[in-house]
Amino acid sequence: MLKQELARCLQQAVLEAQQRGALATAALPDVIIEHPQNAEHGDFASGFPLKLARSVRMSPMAIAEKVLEYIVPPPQIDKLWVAPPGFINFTLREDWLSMEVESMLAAGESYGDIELGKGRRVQLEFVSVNPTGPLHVGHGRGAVLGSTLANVLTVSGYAVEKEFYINDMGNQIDNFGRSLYARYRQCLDKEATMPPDGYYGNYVVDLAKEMVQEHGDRFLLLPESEAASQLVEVGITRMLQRIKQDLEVLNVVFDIWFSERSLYQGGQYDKAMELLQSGAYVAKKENATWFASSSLGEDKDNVLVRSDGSPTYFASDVAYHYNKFLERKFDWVIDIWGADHQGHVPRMKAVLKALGCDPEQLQVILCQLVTLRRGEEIVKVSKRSGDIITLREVIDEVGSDACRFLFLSRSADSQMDFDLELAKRQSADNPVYYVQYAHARIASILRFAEQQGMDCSQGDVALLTTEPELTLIRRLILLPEVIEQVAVNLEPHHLPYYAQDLATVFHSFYKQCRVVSKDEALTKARLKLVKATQIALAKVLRLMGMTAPEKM
RNA sequence: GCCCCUGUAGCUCAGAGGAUAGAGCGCUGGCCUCCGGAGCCAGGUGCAAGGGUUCGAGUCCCUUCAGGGGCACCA
Repeated sequence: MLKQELARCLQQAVLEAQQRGALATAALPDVIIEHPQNAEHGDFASGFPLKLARSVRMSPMAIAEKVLEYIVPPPQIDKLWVAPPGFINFTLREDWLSMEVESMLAAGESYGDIELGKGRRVQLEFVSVNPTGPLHVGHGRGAVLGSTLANVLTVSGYAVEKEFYINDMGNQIDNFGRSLYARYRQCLDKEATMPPDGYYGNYVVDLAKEMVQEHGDRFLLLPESEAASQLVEVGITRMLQRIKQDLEVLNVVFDIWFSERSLYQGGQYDKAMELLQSGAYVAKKENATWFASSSLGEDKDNVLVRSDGSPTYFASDVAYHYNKFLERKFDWVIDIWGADHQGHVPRMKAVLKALGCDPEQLQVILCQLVTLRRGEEIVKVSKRSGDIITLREVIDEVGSDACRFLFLSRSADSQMDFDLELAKRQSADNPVYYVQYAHARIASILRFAEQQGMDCSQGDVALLTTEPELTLIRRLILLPEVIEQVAVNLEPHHLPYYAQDLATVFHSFYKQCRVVSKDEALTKARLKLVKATQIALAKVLRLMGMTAPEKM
């Protein structure tokens, strides 16, 4: 990328200057190239002379002037100059900018792809809810975040696998089974009491009714625990189907659905525990088995196996991450969790150390919680209370594209109010549609041009020289940088902002520059620019998992 | 009590230690004989408070205040 090239070129110039004795030798700070906010300061700028001033005992301006003499700028650069208090600024050649339109057209759908991952295998695990109820709006946020990151990492050259971890065993499953059994009995007019911490949502009642319809009263003949465990099997299957469907409506699709139970059936759990034991990270205390994480710098130890012999969720997660790293050998694993799992992160990092892995290979994105509200009223989303609003209802009300855009527009570490009223009210006049409208408008221009018999294949992009045209191109060439930024920092929220910005610049260009006109040569050139814009807009929309409509 | 996240415009939020802090919504006023007016142009108020580091802090560090989350033999 040009940015990196400029950084290298500056470093080279400093070295050169130092070798010739024009500058005192000193450790060079990281040369950071940035885009100045003010267009008068050029397309790129670096303030490194300001950082170097102290160590080489010269004024920043003098350093900048000296270094400037040794810079051999890449051919894309038009001008470079020194600006107080010690910046070096660069502008791009305008003929190079317009030629970039051709490379975008040539790249087509692959425009913006970068070679960052070099084929490294990365696993993204997200959503991973208990299959004991429908998804709510908070899960939607993680789902959108995860699927968008997966898209971006894929075009950044990683081999990505998206995985949903199914917690299909443990206390919550037992609880779900008992709740289902109680509802089942109640449906058959038998006396039953719900577990006090049971699942009180109406969907459990509906599920029980289905069970009665399909199986009659045959579960009444079984002992309670047996009946509950049979019922819960069906319950899990149904819930997973529903979860899967809801996610598909949100355009979230997984490669692998990984069952927690399989860790025990496949021997992964035993192997992981042996490994911990062999490293002496396991201790028996008060009849339970503990992970001695305090020996790894944690504040306290954690229970792996309860005194009743059942493994904790944490033990499963140890086995699961053993599987991810040592069996499946992912180079990089990204887990997306809700902020309420925050305390789990250091534990898991300690587990990686104990398993002999580099904790850096595991990256956990903590997604702050979502509060759903309707105007002033806060809507409950707890699965166990009765009155829940499901993710599906929100999607049906607001639309999948708008949901995705809204979820993506906030960084993962800021908590979020999702206001149904606002989301719907804005739906007509909303950044989501603003961006899509730009895409549809382009499609319309291209249709119109086609009707006029215009073929732009011979267009000469060198004719693109006016300010609105060049401004548009300057935005278009930012796409690879945005993708890189999202991939490196795992921050997909830059995508909607870029998309909106690009749409704004396009709309402004459209207002100022008539595309299809009597000037045939200019028309063909501008059609190329418009097509390139469509490519970039479609790309960002696709990365965000949204549709890029031809008409609205 | 300890730990994590957050505090930027009336509201919802962006902001790679850099030059004059931005967008959307809302509000006010302009703009279609013409490729889509779901659009364009113009208008203004703000970094929670206080210290520190730095040539330079919304950004890094400390303290205080405020909101959210965590600190289970739950997941």
